[in-house]
Amino acid sequence: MLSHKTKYALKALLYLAQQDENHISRTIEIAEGASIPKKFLEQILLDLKRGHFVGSKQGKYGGYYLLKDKETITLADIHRLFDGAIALLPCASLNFYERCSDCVSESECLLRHGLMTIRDETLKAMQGITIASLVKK
Amino acid sequence: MLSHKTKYALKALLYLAQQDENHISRTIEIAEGASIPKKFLEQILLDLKRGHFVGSKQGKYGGYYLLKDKETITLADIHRLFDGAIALLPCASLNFYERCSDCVSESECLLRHGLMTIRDETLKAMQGITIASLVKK
DNA sequence: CCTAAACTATACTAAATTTATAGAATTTAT
DNA sequence: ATAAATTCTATAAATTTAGTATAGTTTAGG
Repeated sequence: MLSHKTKYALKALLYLAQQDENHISRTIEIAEGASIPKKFLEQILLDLKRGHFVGSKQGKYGGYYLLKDKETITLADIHRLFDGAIALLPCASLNFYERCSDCVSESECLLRHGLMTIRDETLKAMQGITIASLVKK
Repeated sequence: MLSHKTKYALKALLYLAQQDENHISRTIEIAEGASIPKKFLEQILLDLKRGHFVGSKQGKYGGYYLLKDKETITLADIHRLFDGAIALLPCASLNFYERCSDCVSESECLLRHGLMTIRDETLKAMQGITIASLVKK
Protein backbone atom coordinates (compact mmCIF):
# COMPACT_ATOMS: atom_id res chain seq x y z
CA MET A 1 0.00 0.00 0.00
CA LEU A 2 1.03 3.58 -0.61
CA SER A 3 1.61 5.82 2.38
CA HIS A 4 -0.45 8.99 2.60
CA LYS A 5 2.73 10.85 1.80
CA THR A 6 3.12 9.07 -1.53
CA LYS A 7 -0.55 9.48 -2.34
CA TYR A 8 -0.34 13.21 -1.56
CA ALA A 9 2.81 13.53 -3.66
CA LEU A 10 1.03 11.96 -6.62
CA LYS A 11 -2.01 14.18 -6.14
CA ALA A 12 0.21 17.24 -5.96
CA LEU A 13 2.02 16.26 -9.15
CA LEU A 14 -1.31 15.65 -10.87
CA TYR A 15 -2.44 19.09 -9.78
CA LEU A 16 0.71 20.70 -11.16
CA ALA A 17 0.45 18.71 -14.39
CA GLN A 18 -2.99 20.13 -15.00
CA GLN A 19 -1.95 23.77 -14.76
CA ASP A 20 -1.04 25.93 -17.72
CA GLU A 21 2.54 25.84 -18.88
CA ASN A 22 4.61 28.43 -16.93
CA HIS A 23 2.01 28.69 -14.21
CA ILE A 24 3.43 28.70 -10.70
CA SER A 25 1.25 27.18 -7.97
CA ARG A 26 1.45 28.26 -4.36
CA THR A 27 1.45 25.54 -1.72
CA ILE A 28 -1.89 26.66 -0.32
CA GLU A 29 -3.39 26.50 -3.80
CA ILE A 30 -2.20 22.90 -4.30
CA ALA A 31 -3.27 21.96 -0.77
CA GLU A 32 -6.80 23.21 -1.29
CA GLY A 33 -7.03 22.03 -4.88
CA ALA A 34 -5.93 18.51 -4.04
CA SER A 35 -7.20 18.16 -0.44
CA ILE A 36 -3.85 17.80 1.26
CA PRO A 37 -2.94 19.18 4.73
CA LYS A 38 -0.89 22.27 3.93
CA LYS A 39 1.94 21.83 6.41
CA PHE A 40 2.37 18.21 5.41
CA LEU A 41 2.36 19.19 1.76
CA GLU A 42 5.19 21.67 2.36
CA GLN A 43 7.45 18.80 3.35
CA ILE A 44 6.35 16.69 0.45
CA LEU A 45 6.98 19.45 -2.08
CA LEU A 46 10.46 19.95 -0.67
CA ASP A 47 11.13 16.24 -1.09
CA LEU A 48 9.82 16.38 -4.64
CA LYS A 49 12.10 19.33 -5.23
CA ARG A 50 15.12 17.49 -3.85
CA GLY A 51 14.18 14.63 -6.17
CA HIS A 52 14.16 17.09 -9.08
CA PHE A 53 10.55 16.39 -9.99
CA VAL A 54 9.40 19.93 -9.29
CA GLY A 55 11.08 23.30 -9.25
CA SER A 56 10.30 26.23 -7.01
CA LYS A 57 10.46 29.97 -6.99
CA GLN A 58 10.98 31.57 -3.60
CA GLY A 59 9.63 34.80 -2.18
CA LYS A 60 6.50 36.71 -3.06
CA TYR A 61 4.65 35.30 -6.07
CA GLY A 62 6.70 32.16 -5.64
CA GLY A 63 5.50 28.58 -5.70
CA TYR A 64 6.01 25.25 -7.40
CA TYR A 65 5.94 23.95 -10.95
CA LEU A 66 6.66 20.68 -12.71
CA LEU A 67 10.35 20.40 -13.53
CA LYS A 68 10.39 17.05 -15.31
CA ASP A 69 8.23 16.26 -18.29
CA LYS A 70 5.02 14.67 -17.02
CA GLU A 71 5.51 11.82 -19.49
CA THR A 72 8.69 10.83 -17.70
CA ILE A 73 7.54 10.90 -14.07
CA THR A 74 6.43 7.37 -13.25
CA LEU A 75 4.60 5.80 -10.33
CA ALA A 76 7.75 3.78 -9.70
CA ASP A 77 9.80 6.97 -9.28
CA ILE A 78 7.46 8.48 -6.72
CA HIS A 79 7.02 5.22 -4.87
CA ARG A 80 10.77 4.90 -4.53
CA LEU A 81 11.20 8.48 -3.37
CA PHE A 82 8.65 8.24 -0.56
CA ASP A 83 7.94 4.59 0.18
CA GLY A 84 11.24 3.11 -0.90
CA ALA A 85 11.67 -0.30 -2.46
CA ILE A 86 9.24 -1.69 -5.01
CA ALA A 87 10.30 -5.24 -4.19
CA LEU A 88 8.47 -7.13 -1.47
CA LEU A 89 11.63 -7.77 0.53
CA PRO A 90 14.82 -5.71 0.68
CA CYS A 91 16.86 -8.71 -0.45
CA ALA A 92 14.92 -8.70 -3.75
CA SER A 93 15.30 -4.97 -4.32
CA LEU A 94 17.36 -3.30 -7.04
CA ASN A 95 17.62 0.15 -5.47
CA PHE A 96 17.20 -0.64 -1.79
CA TYR A 97 19.01 -3.92 -1.45
CA GLU A 98 19.60 -5.16 2.08
CA ARG A 99 20.19 -8.61 3.41
CA CYS A 100 17.39 -10.07 5.54
CA SER A 101 18.34 -10.21 9.22
CA ASP A 102 16.96 -13.74 9.47
CA CYS A 103 18.60 -14.96 6.28
CA VAL A 104 20.77 -18.04 6.54
CA SER A 105 21.81 -18.40 2.93
CA GLU A 106 20.63 -15.94 0.35
CA SER A 107 21.55 -18.15 -2.58
CA GLU A 108 19.50 -21.01 -1.17
CA CYS A 109 16.52 -18.85 -0.21
CA LEU A 110 13.39 -20.21 -1.81
CA LEU A 111 11.51 -16.94 -1.43
CA ARG A 112 13.96 -14.58 -3.06
CA HIS A 113 13.67 -15.79 -6.63
CA GLY A 114 9.90 -15.59 -6.64
CA LEU A 115 10.01 -12.15 -5.14
CA MET A 116 12.41 -10.98 -7.80
CA THR A 117 9.99 -12.17 -10.46
CA ILE A 118 7.21 -10.19 -8.80
CA ARG A 119 9.48 -7.19 -8.53
CA ASP A 120 10.22 -7.25 -12.26
CA GLU A 121 6.57 -7.46 -13.18
CA THR A 122 5.42 -4.84 -10.67
CA LEU A 123 8.21 -2.50 -11.64
CA LYS A 124 7.33 -2.79 -15.31
CA ALA A 125 3.70 -2.03 -14.54
CA MET A 126 4.58 0.91 -12.30
CA GLN A 127 6.92 2.36 -14.89
CA GLY A 128 4.04 2.25 -17.34
CA ILE A 129 1.99 4.64 -15.20
CA THR A 130 3.11 8.23 -15.66
CA ILE A 131 1.69 11.51 -14.42
CA ALA A 132 0.72 12.20 -18.01
CA SER A 133 -1.06 8.88 -18.42
CA LEU A 134 -3.01 9.49 -15.22
CA VAL A 135 -4.07 12.97 -16.30
CA LYS A 136 -5.20 11.76 -19.70
CA LYS A 137 -7.47 9.08 -18.28
CA MET B 1 7.04 -4.47 1.21
CA LEU B 2 6.07 -7.58 3.09
CA SER B 3 5.91 -7.39 6.87
CA HIS B 4 8.09 -9.79 8.83
CA LYS B 5 4.92 -11.62 9.72
CA THR B 6 4.11 -12.34 6.09
CA LYS B 7 7.68 -13.30 5.35
CA TYR B 8 7.69 -15.69 8.32
CA ALA B 9 4.37 -17.16 7.26
CA LEU B 10 5.76 -17.88 3.81
CA LYS B 11 8.91 -19.40 5.24
CA ALA B 12 6.85 -21.57 7.57
CA LEU B 13 4.66 -22.75 4.70
CA LEU B 14 7.76 -23.50 2.62
CA TYR B 15 9.13 -25.51 5.52
CA LEU B 16 5.92 -27.52 5.81
CA ALA B 17 5.76 -28.03 2.06
CA GLN B 18 9.18 -29.65 2.11
CA GLN B 19 8.29 -32.26 4.72
CA ASP B 20 7.14 -35.77 3.91
CA GLU B 21 3.46 -36.29 3.33
CA ASN B 22 1.71 -36.96 6.69
CA HIS B 23 4.60 -35.57 8.68
CA ILE B 24 3.56 -33.31 11.54
CA SER B 25 5.96 -30.50 12.43
CA ARG B 26 6.19 -29.04 15.91
CA THR B 27 6.39 -25.25 16.20
CA ILE B 28 9.90 -25.37 17.63
CA GLU B 29 10.99 -27.49 14.70
CA ILE B 30 9.62 -25.00 12.18
CA ALA B 31 11.03 -22.08 14.16
CA GLU B 32 14.53 -23.50 14.16
CA GLY B 33 14.33 -24.87 10.64
CA ALA B 34 13.18 -21.58 9.18
CA SER B 35 14.82 -19.09 11.57
CA ILE B 36 11.65 -17.60 13.00
CA PRO B 37 11.17 -16.46 16.64
CA LYS B 38 9.18 -19.26 18.20
CA LYS B 39 6.60 -17.25 20.14
CA PHE B 40 5.95 -15.06 17.14
CA LEU B 41 5.61 -18.11 14.95
CA GLU B 42 2.95 -19.55 17.28
CA GLN B 43 0.70 -16.60 16.48
CA ILE B 44 1.41 -16.86 12.79
CA LEU B 45 0.59 -20.56 12.68
CA LEU B 46 -2.68 -19.91 14.46
CA ASP B 47 -3.51 -17.29 11.84
CA LEU B 48 -2.60 -19.70 9.07
CA LYS B 49 -4.82 -22.26 10.73
CA ARG B 50 -7.74 -19.84 10.95
CA GLY B 51 -7.16 -19.14 7.26
CA HIS B 52 -7.36 -22.88 6.58
CA PHE B 53 -3.90 -23.06 5.06
CA VAL B 54 -2.56 -25.40 7.71
CA GLY B 55 -4.08 -27.93 10.06
CA SER B 56 -2.96 -28.79 13.57
CA LYS B 57 -2.97 -31.66 15.98
CA GLN B 58 -3.03 -30.72 19.64
CA GLY B 59 -1.37 -32.35 22.61
CA LYS B 60 1.66 -34.57 22.76
CA TYR B 61 3.11 -35.44 19.34
CA GLY B 62 1.00 -32.64 17.96
CA GLY B 63 2.04 -29.97 15.53
CA TYR B 64 1.22 -28.45 12.17
CA TYR B 65 0.87 -29.67 8.61
CA LEU B 66 -0.15 -28.25 5.26
CA LEU B 67 -3.91 -28.41 4.84
CA LYS B 68 -4.27 -26.96 1.36
CA ASP B 69 -2.47 -28.31 -1.65
CA LYS B 70 0.78 -26.37 -2.02
CA GLU B 71 -0.05 -25.73 -5.68
CA THR B 72 -3.09 -23.72 -4.60
CA ILE B 73 -1.54 -21.52 -1.91
CA THR B 74 -0.48 -18.31 -3.62
CA LEU B 75 1.57 -15.35 -2.57
CA ALA B 76 -1.55 -13.24 -3.03
CA ASP B 77 -3.43 -15.36 -0.46
CA ILE B 78 -0.78 -15.01 2.21
CA HIS B 79 -0.26 -11.34 1.51
CA ARG B 80 -3.96 -10.72 1.96
CA LEU B 81 -4.13 -12.74 5.17
CA PHE B 82 -1.31 -10.87 6.91
CA ASP B 83 -0.67 -7.61 5.09
CA GLY B 84 -4.11 -7.03 3.65
CA ALA B 85 -4.85 -5.36 0.34
CA ILE B 86 -2.75 -5.99 -2.75
CA ALA B 87 -3.85 -2.69 -4.27
CA LEU B 88 -1.81 0.44 -3.58
CA LEU B 89 -4.78 2.31 -2.13
CA PRO B 90 -7.86 0.93 -0.36
CA CYS B 91 -10.11 2.61 -2.93
CA ALA B 92 -8.53 0.44 -5.64
CA SER B 93 -8.83 -2.80 -3.67
CA LEU B 94 -11.09 -5.72 -4.47
CA ASN B 95 -11.05 -7.38 -1.06
CA PHE B 96 -10.27 -4.45 1.22
CA TYR B 97 -12.19 -1.64 -0.42
CA GLU B 98 -12.45 1.57 1.55
CA ARG B 99 -13.02 5.11 0.45
CA CYS B 100 -10.07 7.47 0.88
CA SER B 101 -10.64 9.95 3.70
CA ASP B 102 -9.38 12.79 1.50
CA CYS B 103 -11.38 11.77 -1.54
CA VAL B 104 -13.63 14.40 -3.05
CA SER B 105 -15.05 12.42 -5.94
CA GLU B 106 -14.04 8.83 -6.49
CA SER B 107 -15.35 8.72 -10.05
CA GLU B 108 -13.28 11.76 -10.99
CA CYS B 109 -10.13 10.59 -9.20
CA LEU B 110 -7.25 10.50 -11.62
CA LEU B 111 -5.20 8.16 -9.45
CA ARG B 112 -7.71 5.40 -8.94
CA HIS B 113 -7.83 4.08 -12.49
CA GLY B 114 -4.09 3.75 -12.77
CA LEU B 115 -3.92 2.05 -9.41
CA MET B 116 -6.54 -0.45 -10.46
CA THR B 117 -4.45 -1.31 -13.50
CA ILE B 118 -1.44 -1.88 -11.26
CA ARG B 119 -3.56 -3.96 -8.92
CA ASP B 120 -4.69 -6.24 -11.74
CA GLU B 121 -1.16 -6.81 -12.95
CA THR B 122 0.34 -7.27 -9.49
CA LEU B 123 -2.45 -9.61 -8.47
CA LYS B 124 -1.97 -11.74 -11.55
CA ALA B 125 1.75 -11.97 -10.85
CA MET B 126 1.21 -12.79 -7.18
CA GLN B 127 -1.33 -15.46 -8.01
CA GLY B 128 1.27 -17.04 -10.25
CA ILE B 129 3.63 -17.60 -7.33
CA THR B 130 2.60 -20.62 -5.26
CA ILE B 131 4.25 -22.43 -2.39
CA ALA B 132 4.87 -25.28 -4.82
CA SER B 133 6.47 -23.03 -7.41
CA LEU B 134 8.76 -21.56 -4.78
CA VAL B 135 9.84 -24.96 -3.51
CA LYS B 136 10.54 -26.21 -7.01
CA LYS B 137 12.88 -23.35 -7.83
C1' DC C 1 14.81 49.66 2.73
C1' DC C 2 10.61 47.89 4.50
C1' DT C 3 7.01 44.69 4.38
C1' DA C 4 4.15 41.00 2.96
C1' DA C 5 4.07 36.68 0.92
C1' DA C 6 6.02 32.87 -0.11
C1' DC C 7 9.35 28.84 0.28
C1' DT C 8 12.91 26.31 3.52
C1' DA C 9 14.52 23.85 7.47
C1' DT C 10 14.46 21.48 11.67
C1' DA C 11 12.43 19.72 15.54
C1' DC C 12 8.80 17.77 17.82
C1' DT C 13 4.56 15.04 19.07
C1' DA C 14 0.78 11.89 19.05
C1' DA C 15 -1.17 7.89 17.25
C1' DA C 16 -0.91 3.70 15.03
C1' DT C 17 1.39 -0.35 13.72
C1' DT C 18 4.74 -3.83 14.00
C1' DT C 19 7.34 -7.14 16.29
C1' DA C 20 7.61 -9.47 19.35
C1' DT C 21 7.31 -11.71 24.63
C1' DA C 22 4.89 -13.64 28.79
C1' DG C 23 2.06 -16.55 31.08
C1' DA C 24 -1.76 -19.32 31.79
C1' DA C 25 -5.09 -22.61 29.87
C1' DT C 26 -6.23 -26.56 27.20
C1' DT C 27 -5.53 -30.87 24.78
C1' DT C 28 -3.68 -35.44 23.99
C1' DA C 29 -0.60 -39.72 24.03
C1' DT C 30 1.37 -42.70 26.90
C1' DA D 1 -0.99 -38.54 36.22
C1' DT D 2 2.38 -36.42 33.49
C1' DA D 3 4.82 -34.48 29.79
C1' DA D 4 4.57 -32.28 25.53
C1' DA D 5 2.32 -29.86 22.62
C1' DT D 6 -1.16 -26.26 20.85
C1' DT D 7 -4.23 -22.23 22.13
C1' DC D 8 -5.51 -17.82 24.00
C1' DT D 9 -5.08 -13.24 25.86
C1' DA D 10 -2.60 -9.57 27.42
C1' DT D 11 1.18 -6.65 27.32
C1' DA D 12 5.47 -4.24 26.05
C1' DA D 13 9.03 -2.22 23.30
C1' DA D 14 10.37 -0.29 19.08
C1' DT D 15 9.45 1.76 14.83
C1' DT D 16 6.93 4.25 11.51
C1' DT D 17 3.50 7.39 10.05
C1' DA D 18 1.06 11.56 9.88
C1' DG D 19 0.91 15.79 11.05
C1' DT D 20 2.12 20.29 13.70
C1' DA D 21 5.06 24.09 15.38
C1' DT D 22 8.36 27.43 15.03
C1' DA D 23 11.78 30.03 13.18
C1' DG D 24 14.39 31.37 9.21
C1' DT D 25 15.25 32.86 4.37
C1' DT D 26 14.09 34.77 -0.04
C1' DT D 27 11.86 37.90 -3.20
C1' DA D 28 8.66 41.47 -5.36
C1' DG D 29 7.16 45.74 -5.07
C1' DG D 30 6.10 50.18 -2.94
